[in-house]
Amino acid sequence: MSANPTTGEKILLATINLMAEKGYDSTTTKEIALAAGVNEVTIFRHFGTKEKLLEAAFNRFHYGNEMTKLFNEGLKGNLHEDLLTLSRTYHNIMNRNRKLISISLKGSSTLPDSVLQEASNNPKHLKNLLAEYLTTMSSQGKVVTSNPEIQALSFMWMNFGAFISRLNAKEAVSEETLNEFIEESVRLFTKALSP
Amino acid sequence: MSANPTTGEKILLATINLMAEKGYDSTTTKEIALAAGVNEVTIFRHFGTKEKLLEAAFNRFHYGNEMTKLFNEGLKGNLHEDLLTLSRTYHNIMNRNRKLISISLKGSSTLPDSVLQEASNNPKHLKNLLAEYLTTMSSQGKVVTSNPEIQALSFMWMNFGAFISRLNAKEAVSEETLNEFIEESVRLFTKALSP
DNA sequence: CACAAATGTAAGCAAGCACTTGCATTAAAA
DNA sequence: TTTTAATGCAAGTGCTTGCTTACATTTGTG
Repeated sequence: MSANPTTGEKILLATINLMAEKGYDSTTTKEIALAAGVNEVTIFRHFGTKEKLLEAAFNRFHYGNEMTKLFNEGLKGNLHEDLLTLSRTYHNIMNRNRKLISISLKGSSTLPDSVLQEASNNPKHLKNLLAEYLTTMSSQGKVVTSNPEIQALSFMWMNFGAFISRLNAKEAVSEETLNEFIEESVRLFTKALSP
Repeated sequence: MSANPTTGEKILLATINLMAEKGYDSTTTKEIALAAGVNEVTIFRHFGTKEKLLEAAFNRFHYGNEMTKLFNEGLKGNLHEDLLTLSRTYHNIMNRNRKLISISLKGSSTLPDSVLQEASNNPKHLKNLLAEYLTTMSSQGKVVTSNPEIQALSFMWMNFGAFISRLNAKEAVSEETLNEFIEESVRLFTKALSP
């Protein structure tokens, strides 16, 4: 089915770029072929159907569990520093995968299930890890003891909202604004969560 | 072009419901006609084109400047109470219009511009009003003096993220969880913003 | 060179799309 | 009752879609 990896990769990249802009349904195989500098038939010879094409693109470029690793290794027990690290890492990961996320957010009637779950699971995972972290910190007297689940949710949703806003904004929200936001919002949460 | 309002409304409602689920491109005029209990031609006799149909749906059901009114009248100068009112009203409005918002978020290659701007302008408007409010409160010594723009942005993005998460979640996030979130997050921000 | 695998080219198919046309039917207004 | 406007129905148009087939061309490998 595939021998020349370069051709396959070109197709996958073009797929991701186009679908991130226009969504799955509105992106045609003809467009993809044109963007990839490849004949349309080649796409079908490589991937069979349009659906399998998107699945291949997801499998190829999907980010692993980077956040989990971060929680296991990167945190030091200092609330302000840790929130900062979390926020920065989160936006890094999300930004690196923003096109895949954009595709799954736009959705479609015929989108593969594996792709669709992406969007909804995204914020939940981090929330659980953060809630555990806050519980631990609270038992050490480093954080107010109240509602770690909802506190984690608030922090998560704030960063998720920031990401989505940047994703859909016409005039790009500058990198600098993002950094300002991260620093100020972490400062806010640190003050709010400190005992 | 239109005489029987009931027929037109049925079409508009069916349009919104279907497009909120499947997006603009993937929703066919035949489906809309079926859902509205109307012949397909009737749609075109009423609205001309599919594009004008969606525009009409937006114009008919679009929420006015409810948030602006809220800022001019509903706030009392008590930080905690005001943030609570803001958050609650925001989620009310967003939830009431969640289908229209869903359509504009999904986007399309041929979506009317007027519709597209909806999604990106949405968070910005409230941010500006909230920033002004914080500035005023700060000059009265009721709020820390630092960066009202970014503080407002953080609050906005948090609520926006919460809304989007609920919008796309498979298992509905319960009304109760939302209320818990609103109360706890407002408490967090109140503490963080108090001098 | 010779052979095979990967790609290009051209043509087309069946289905679905938005949208149109012509005519019959209903029903409300005059 | 006559007229008029709104709708239904059936058929069809032109276009695009994902996908296929058959054959020619390139490209890398022994």
